[in-house]
Amino acid sequence: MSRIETPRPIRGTQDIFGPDAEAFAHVVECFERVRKLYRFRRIEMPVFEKTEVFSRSLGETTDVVSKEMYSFDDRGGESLTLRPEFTAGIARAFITDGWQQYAPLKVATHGPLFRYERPQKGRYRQFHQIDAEVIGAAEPQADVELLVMADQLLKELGIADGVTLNLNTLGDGASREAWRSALIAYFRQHHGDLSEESQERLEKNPLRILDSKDPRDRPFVADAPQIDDFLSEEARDFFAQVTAGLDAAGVAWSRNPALVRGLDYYRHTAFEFITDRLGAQGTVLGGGRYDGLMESLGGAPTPAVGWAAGIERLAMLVQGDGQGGGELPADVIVVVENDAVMLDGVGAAAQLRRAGLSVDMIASGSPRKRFDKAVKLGAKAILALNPGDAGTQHRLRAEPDFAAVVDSALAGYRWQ
RNA sequence: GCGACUGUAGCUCAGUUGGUUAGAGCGCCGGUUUGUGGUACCGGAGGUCGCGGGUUCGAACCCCGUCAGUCGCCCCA
Repeated sequence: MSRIETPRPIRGTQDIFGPDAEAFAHVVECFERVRKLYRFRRIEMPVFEKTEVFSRSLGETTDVVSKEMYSFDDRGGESLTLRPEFTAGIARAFITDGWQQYAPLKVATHGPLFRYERPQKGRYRQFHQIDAEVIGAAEPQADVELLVMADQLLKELGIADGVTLNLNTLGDGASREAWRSALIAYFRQHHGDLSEESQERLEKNPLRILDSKDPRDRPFVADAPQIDDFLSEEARDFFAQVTAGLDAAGVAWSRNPALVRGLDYYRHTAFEFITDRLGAQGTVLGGGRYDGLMESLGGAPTPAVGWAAGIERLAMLVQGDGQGGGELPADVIVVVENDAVMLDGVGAAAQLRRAGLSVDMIASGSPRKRFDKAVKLGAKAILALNPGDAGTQHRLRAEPDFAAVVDSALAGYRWQ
């Protein structure tokens, strides 16, 4: 007999079950509710796109495109990629589907994303995000609205404690480029004293030195040129309006001049809500303004801003707080203590459910142990069924108030 | 791609310096007890000790390799 080897799950995928699954659903439900309060319109997007959608938008420069996307050729020989983010696909749809007519357009979505990375805490190859974007709005009020929405979401999820909104500006294109050049010149002077990783970054992605975790880099980061010294008048004013809007809306924020984005299309506002409770993967929600993206996809210049947040990470925090997301006990558990009254179990459960009560039925295993099983499940009410001389006997155990609810739900049921 | 740690029953884990037939709790199945009842007891099923090689009279245990998981680094759209 040859043994059948059970296929293992793919690295970095997860089968979400039990309290984890409830917390996950809770996060999505909360997001759906809040996004409606801010009048963001729901969209559904394809899970895969032509590879160019992502490679063009990401610029083909970094490891990101070459090593960290799930790409494959379809039967026609065309390279396709499982979406590693929402933004590029939404930008593509904005262009190809004529959504310009709705600008400024506020949209929201959620679903799975795929990145070919080594899994670690709160980081998977298939993961899930909620996402919100405002496309075609150049005003700082769009940034503010997104941030206020994010803040409200985290508060309604009950996880805002220990979470800080880190805020920065990258300036407009010219500011950003001037700052970048100054940073390179500065770090070149200290090249030999930087960590090995940062010496690498100096060539490939100098802005990233600013958020290096290596203590050797810290003194140089502290004295590095600040974006503020390179901001144009317009960029400075834009950022001031964003912070003023946050203050007006009562959203706490913290300036973090080391918060950067590696990709060139980011302009002005960049932000991350960061928690101190998730180890190395502390960013819980992040985003920024990407005014340069639409052009890289061949569209007309279109200002846009958005954010995304990992559902798994939010769900972990929700559970850590011991609230929202637990599996709720049943309203009623119907216990068929003798198989002779099985059909009344089926019938009573159906009637109770039609009356809007959540019901589980226990009708298997040792009859004598069925009641104890029900007790252990901790329902609000237990309805035990047994055969009697005058037909099925039913006994209800519940608090008096809830017993009345169950009784009225059962009213009119014809026991066999 | 790199590093550290961990792989024993469905789950959580013991397992002595390398020594007979690998254990417990929980869960599951059956039975006895109780009988408006969350009790107690008895029994049962369930294990390629991640996999492959090596050392040894003898390996869950020591060595090498490999695979998987966890966490961290790199990267982070």
